Amino acid sequence: MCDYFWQRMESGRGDLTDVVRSGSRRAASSSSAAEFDPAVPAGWLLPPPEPAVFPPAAAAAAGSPSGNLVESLSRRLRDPLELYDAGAEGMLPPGEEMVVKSPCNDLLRVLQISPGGGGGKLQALPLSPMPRRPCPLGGQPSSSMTAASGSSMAGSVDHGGGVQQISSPRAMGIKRRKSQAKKVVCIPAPIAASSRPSTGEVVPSDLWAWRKYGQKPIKGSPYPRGYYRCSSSKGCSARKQVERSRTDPNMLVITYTSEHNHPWPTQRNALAGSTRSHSSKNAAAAAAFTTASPLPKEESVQAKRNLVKEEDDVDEELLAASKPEEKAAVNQSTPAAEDDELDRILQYQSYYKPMIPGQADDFFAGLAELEADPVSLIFSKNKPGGEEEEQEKAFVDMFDWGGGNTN
DNA sequence: CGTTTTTGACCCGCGC
DNA sequence: GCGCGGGTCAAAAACG
Repeated sequence: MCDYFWQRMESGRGDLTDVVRSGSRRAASSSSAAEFDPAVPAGWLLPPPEPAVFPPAAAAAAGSPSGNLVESLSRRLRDPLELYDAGAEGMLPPGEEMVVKSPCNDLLRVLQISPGGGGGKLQALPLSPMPRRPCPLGGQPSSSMTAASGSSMAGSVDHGGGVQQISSPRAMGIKRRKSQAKKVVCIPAPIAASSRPSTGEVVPSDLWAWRKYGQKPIKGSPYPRGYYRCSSSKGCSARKQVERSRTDPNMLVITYTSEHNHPWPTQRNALAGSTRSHSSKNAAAAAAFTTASPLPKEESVQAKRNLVKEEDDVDEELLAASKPEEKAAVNQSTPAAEDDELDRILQYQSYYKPMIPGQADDFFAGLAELEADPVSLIFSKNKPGGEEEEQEKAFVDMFDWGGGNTN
């Protein structure tokens, strides 16, 4: 199952927002099933439920010498963030990376920072970054330096998470560059199926809405760097840069600067109106793995949110129907196992609690639901014997989910 | 038509 | 002071 997930990640077909969207829409729409393609299952990011251990297959596939480390730690740790406590610092070669799973089965990339030198510290970064409070384990988990980010980024570690307001980009200009807090995240690079590979990366979504405003070739790197700004709010100064790692072309290096000054977009907001991402000229992979979608002007955003809120009320009913106790009965799992699952989720939330209270509720709800019942999120609620049910069954059979997760 | 993407030009910090 | 390199702007193109 993990193997499949990694294939998905590396083939550029996985997107958390797709998953969440599937969950949100499953009552109202059967379109996801109608568009079902066995080769490209509708949005799937997280692996199906299984013990939160490191995926040795992923480490082995990467040819990483950290495989043994991954294996040994996986026997001891439930949480990669415990690497700190476990004294794992320095266990990875400089610049080496490995991928582990969080208590919530989310995937994290653990980095040995301080490229080319010893004395680095391990950092655990979520593959899908989200706003969070400072990590209780000393420093912010998303703040790091990667070997992949190259010389231009050397020394640009986070300066303590200070958020600087950028009133006028032109006025403030590059003054802010040196002191700008940056957060660097590495994720597996989707395979761009575009017929114009030189025009940039296919960027996985991180639930925020980004608009590309520039692209530049970077000295010393064969890959261009894309510049994105938050499109959810006019006044939002959040930026991100996306470039392919020059040391490992299979990895994307995403650098976040500044912070969002507005609530997290709702699930549907983050996906609403995705226009170009569904371009018929660009590949389906790009559609499934592009940046989070565009939001229109601020005024219409608010109007759209009001509309979305009504739909979310319906979603919450559906979500309530998948609460652990009810799901336990459906899935024949024990209450103890469900408690353990909730513990893991709570632990996860304690690390990644968003800065704006409540704004990630939808996300965590979707994440919990996804973990508990991943397959059902991909398909709409099916009528017995219908075409959708057949597709769901085929999907389950194809990837050997282990059964019991399909309602 | 509204929005995003593309892309050349421009601006500015920094090193020499 | 100059040139390089990175970041941003903005007009045009693309797209649904």
